[in-house]
Amino acid sequence: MSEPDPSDAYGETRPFRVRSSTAEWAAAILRQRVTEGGLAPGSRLAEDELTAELEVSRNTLREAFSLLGHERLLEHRLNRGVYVRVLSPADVADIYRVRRMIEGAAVRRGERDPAALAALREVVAEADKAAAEDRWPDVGTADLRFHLVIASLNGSERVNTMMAQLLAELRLVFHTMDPHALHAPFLPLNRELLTLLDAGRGPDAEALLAAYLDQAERVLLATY
Amino acid sequence: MSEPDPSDAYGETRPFRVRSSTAEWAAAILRQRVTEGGLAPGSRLAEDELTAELEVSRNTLREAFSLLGHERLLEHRLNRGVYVRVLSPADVADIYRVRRMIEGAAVRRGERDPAALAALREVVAEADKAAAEDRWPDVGTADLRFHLVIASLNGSERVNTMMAQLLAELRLVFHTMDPHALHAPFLPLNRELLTLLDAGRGPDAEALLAAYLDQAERVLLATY
DNA sequence: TCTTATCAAATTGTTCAACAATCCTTACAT
DNA sequence: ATGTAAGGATTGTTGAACAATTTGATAAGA
Repeated sequence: MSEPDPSDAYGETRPFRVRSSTAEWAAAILRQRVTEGGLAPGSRLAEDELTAELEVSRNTLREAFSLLGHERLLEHRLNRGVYVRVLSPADVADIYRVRRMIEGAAVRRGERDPAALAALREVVAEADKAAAEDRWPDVGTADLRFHLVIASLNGSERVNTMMAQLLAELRLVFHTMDPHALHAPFLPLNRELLTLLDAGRGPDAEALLAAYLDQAERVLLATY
Repeated sequence: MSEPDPSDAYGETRPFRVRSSTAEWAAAILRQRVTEGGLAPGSRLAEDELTAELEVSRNTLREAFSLLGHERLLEHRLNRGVYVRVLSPADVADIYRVRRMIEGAAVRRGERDPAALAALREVVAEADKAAAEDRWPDVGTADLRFHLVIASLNGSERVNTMMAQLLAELRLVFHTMDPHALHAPFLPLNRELLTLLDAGRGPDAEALLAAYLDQAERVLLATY
């Protein structure tokens, strides 16, 4: 009678009484699988399998699907099921278009927010340390956090949300590539960008960032 | 989930065979009521009433709630129900911050997209006509469409979606005000902006737009 | 009178099982 | 090879049931 609890396999036990809903708990597990590559883009998420595995009702699972669908990680096709989103080259180009807009606007003014600059320094140090220890996936997440902080310079809650969503989408592409080749070239650029921001040289930072994002976009599109 | 709604279902009668899901159909009806003022900000949407009125199940209605919640039109309070969103002054300020970023970036380059310019001319004409006939609510929708087209100059599908969502949020505030006082001052500014865009004078257009949005924000915040 | 405690009613949160609608595969016919 | 017609599998929707929480009313006590 000792049936293994599927949730234990992921180190996530389901509390008896949770403040957050069961749907969010299920969504968190699926989100992790998607963003960490356990579920490849394009694969289908069958309701039967997942209700059995996660031990939640179909309704709850479908609510979790809905949550992840709004984060653009899953794609819902009417009467055909739910699939892990597949980013097209056009999607990648669009995402980088938005990034140029958001991060460019954030950087242009050259405003020196002490808290943000401190956060940037911390993230850069974290990335350097991870790189020195060959933990390239960690370098990748540090890189994403760097740009999230950049975006936050806009001082807008909504922009922060948009940016987080964009970066989550990008993860769909990232984990199909070699994290070293993907992130190594950008470590020095992050440092340089930080010094420009520190000096309040907004326009220079914007120009560097634009070149930065163009290059990153080219690297990603080269894999298609 | 995130499926484009053909929004064919505005007659409030459910077609025998629906192409979109029932939840999206219900969401479309509620969305219209909220954005057109039939449901005032702060009012509660009781499940019992709406399941009876729309003749959908509770589960389906709650999925519609979820959709509109993600669009920030409805607000969900745990165990207390769903309410039409009430925008705080901070929300309004945040929305205008994002608008300055999106519309500013769209206009700065001074790129002359013939299709977009034609669309802008058409919308301006529509607004003028509606104003001449004292149909001020129609002037309001034309004004919103004007700025939606402006945003589309960025050439990004995601930006278009963001902008549409921002303007839907703004409607929550708009329809609590006198549409004449709200939109009349901005008719000539729209025309002027159009001529600047026509001449490819990007920076001038950006400056005008920034002043424009600052003024609009002040007008809105003055009502709080 | 005011505060606090308790209870009952109403509403939301969650799950389940059944049925309807749709898609997809297979088999068959042309 | 192409098109068509079952049927089996999967998703869409519903109604009901029960749990948990809020709300409002009532009663008890200071």
